[in-house]
Amino acid sequence: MRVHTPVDFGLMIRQARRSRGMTQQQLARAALVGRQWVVEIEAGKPRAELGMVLRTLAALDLSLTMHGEGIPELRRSGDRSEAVDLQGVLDAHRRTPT
Amino acid sequence: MRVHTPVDFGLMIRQARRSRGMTQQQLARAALVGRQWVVEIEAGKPRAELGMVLRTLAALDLSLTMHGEGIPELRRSGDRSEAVDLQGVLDAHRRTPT
DNA sequence: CTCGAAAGTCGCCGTTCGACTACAATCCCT
DNA sequence: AGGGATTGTAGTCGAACGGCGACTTTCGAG
Repeated sequence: MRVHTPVDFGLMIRQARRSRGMTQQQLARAALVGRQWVVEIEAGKPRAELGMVLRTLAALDLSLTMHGEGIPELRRSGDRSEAVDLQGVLDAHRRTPT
Repeated sequence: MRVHTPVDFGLMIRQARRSRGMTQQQLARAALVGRQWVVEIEAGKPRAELGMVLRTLAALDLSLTMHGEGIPELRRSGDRSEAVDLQGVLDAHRRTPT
């Protein structure tokens, strides 16, 4: 899911926290932040500190990926990195499952 | 590319800025931040404000994606959205190309 | 409906932010 | 080597941060 604004961060954090059955208090402890801070971040606080946000994502086991010109793509170890028409492959797979 | 820490943000911002031939001053203006702030962000400042960071990414035409349990995947319009073992499909495709 | 937990709000406090100016250090390009 | 642009640093200042304790409000299981 793409994240453009602080509100996006808030929504995803809340969603992830709930999907893990955590309370704000627990998340706060895990991320080493105050409980009120969690309240504010989930509400989309724009001036929250970057480091805390990242710690919170880590505590929730969420990860971020950056895209754009000049940003190298991720490559997994086993990846042979040929260009692949992903949509095509998926369509083909749906038509004729393995 | 995955981003875990403020330093990661700094590196990617610098890289993207240079790949676009922008000066710190220009980026600062475009992102509505101070030039010194750009210096600090590129150095990995952990307590920078979230909103400013996002504005900076936008100014550089960079985008962020969040991954993890409870976070919906991006969906293209034609996507039928069944669960698919992507790695498996790709492996299969490599073994027996369409 | 009832009661306890979770979530949201308020004010105080020391700390840090980010804009700004000014200056030093580097980097290019000729 | 010279000179302008770019980048990094230092210090000041008002504003906001985030932690904390104390409430109030909302939620959810029985």
